[in-house]
Order: sequence, then structure tokens, then C-alpha cells
Amino acid sequence: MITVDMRDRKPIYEQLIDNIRTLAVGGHLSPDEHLPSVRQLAAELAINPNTIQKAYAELERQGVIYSLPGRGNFISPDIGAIAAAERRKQTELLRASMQAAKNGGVTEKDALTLLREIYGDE
Amino acid sequence: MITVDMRDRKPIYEQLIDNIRTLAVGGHLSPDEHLPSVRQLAAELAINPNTIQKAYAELERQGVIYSLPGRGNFISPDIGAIAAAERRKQTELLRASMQAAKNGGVTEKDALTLLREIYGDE
DNA sequence: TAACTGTACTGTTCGTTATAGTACGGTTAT
DNA sequence: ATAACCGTACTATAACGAACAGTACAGTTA
Repeated sequence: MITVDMRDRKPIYEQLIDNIRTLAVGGHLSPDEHLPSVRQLAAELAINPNTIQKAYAELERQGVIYSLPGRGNFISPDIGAIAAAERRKQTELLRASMQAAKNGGVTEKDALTLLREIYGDE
Repeated sequence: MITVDMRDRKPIYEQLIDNIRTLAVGGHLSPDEHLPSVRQLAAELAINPNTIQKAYAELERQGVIYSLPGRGNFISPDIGAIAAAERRKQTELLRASMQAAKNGGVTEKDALTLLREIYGDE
């Protein structure tokens, strides 16, 4: 489900970009799946159509979706490359976060415990 | 050294807050150490004194520094509690980052490798 | 043809950040 | 005491990005 949080400091259009890309990479949105129209999604989320348009345009630039004028916006058929890019991006963010945590006094042991907690220990 | 990156999306006063708190918690600034005056630091970094003042005010609110009107701003003598708070904060940020990484397709194995890389394997 | 769709504009509002300038009282060394 | 610092508190303004409002036009489809 596509959602936005008005209280979040992150701009709405960026939330939409990350949200949809995460859904696409996670398989919750299938290749060639028809996304809500600009006006429909704007109505559902009670935000301006221009904001949706801005997010869709950036997602197309990133190759996550493609648009057929007059028809709509669709999830890109080749999710593989997108998933790889997402993985690289998240890896770099994680690296930065780990470095900050280390500088902030978080021990390797605690970080390891956290990692096990997130990934489960089955 | 206190620095500022004008190209960063993060506001200058927030950079200063994080920067100084990191230096304090990391022991690079000693308890009761005299910080640069508002006007002096503003001149050094070529930014407005009001921006420094805003950062100092927030740091005092957080208990990282204390101010003596007419004398200056000083690092708080009890860094212990501040370090603990910093550790908690960084732990939560790391947790969120790990969760995002997992959702983004980063494997536990890769995350573990990254962790070892950051903390060193001696 | 009517009702959708994406797209492209212009213009406006709003909040945050940062700046500029001024002012006042406390501290310190000369 | 007086000058030169210091923190602090204002007001006003400029700049920027985000979001909104409104309009318009061309492609698609039932």
C-alpha cells in the first residue's frame, strides 16, 4: 500500500519515490503492473496531483516505472537491475550508519546483537 | 575541528549540533573546555553569528554544553550521561538502517561483512 | 463523443534556513 | 572606569524548496 506521512520531514514526493521503489523491489508490485493514475492517487492520499507527477517522473528517470501517455504508469519489466541498484544504495547507507554508530559509542557486540535481532536467528 | 559543509542538504546549525556533540562524546573536547565564542566561530566558518547562537542554544538544551553569560560556552562536565544518550540514539538509527537494508535486499552475510569491515577484524 | 490518461505550463502560498543589523547587560583585563 | 570582549534577544529581510491551485493540450479507450 502506498502511503505518506505528513509529519515526516522528508518531502512527500521523496516518500512516494522510496515507497514505490521499495514495493517494486520487494515484489509487492509486479512487472508491468498498472499504477494508480496521477489524479486518482492524489485524491486517495489527499495531496496535489503535481506532487504525484513529480514522484512518477523521477521513478521513470530511475527506470523503476515507465509511462504510456494516455494509458498510465507501469512497473518496469526488468526489476532485476533495479533491485541490484537498490541493494547497492542500501549497502552504502548501512555502511554510513554503522560508521556513525561506531563513532557514537555503539560496540561491535551490540551492533552484532542488533543485526541478529533484525534478521532473526533461525 | 568544527567544520561545515555548505553543499550538504542538512542545515548548518544542525551540522554544528551533531559535529560538536560527536566531538564532545568522542572525548575530543574535554569537560569544561571553552568553546569558540559565537562571533569568533562565525567569523572562522564565514557564517552568520545567529546560526552559531542557534546551535549553541540547542546544545545547551540538550545538556551537551553550558553557557555563562559574558564568559562563554563550555562543554558540560558530565559527559557520561550525554554519551549514553548518544549511544541510544545511534543504536536506534542503526536499527532502522539495518531494517531498511534488509528490506532492500542486503543479505545478513553482506551486512556482517560490512560490520567486520567497519570495526576492523583484529 | 465522453471520460479517462500523462504531461506541461504559470503563478502562488508557506515554512525553514540563513542573513543583516541593532541593542543590552555581564565579564574581564588594562 | 573604560574598552573589549562575551552571551542573548530582538526585528526584518532574502532565498529557497515544497506543495498547492488552476489551466491547457494531446493520447487512449469504452
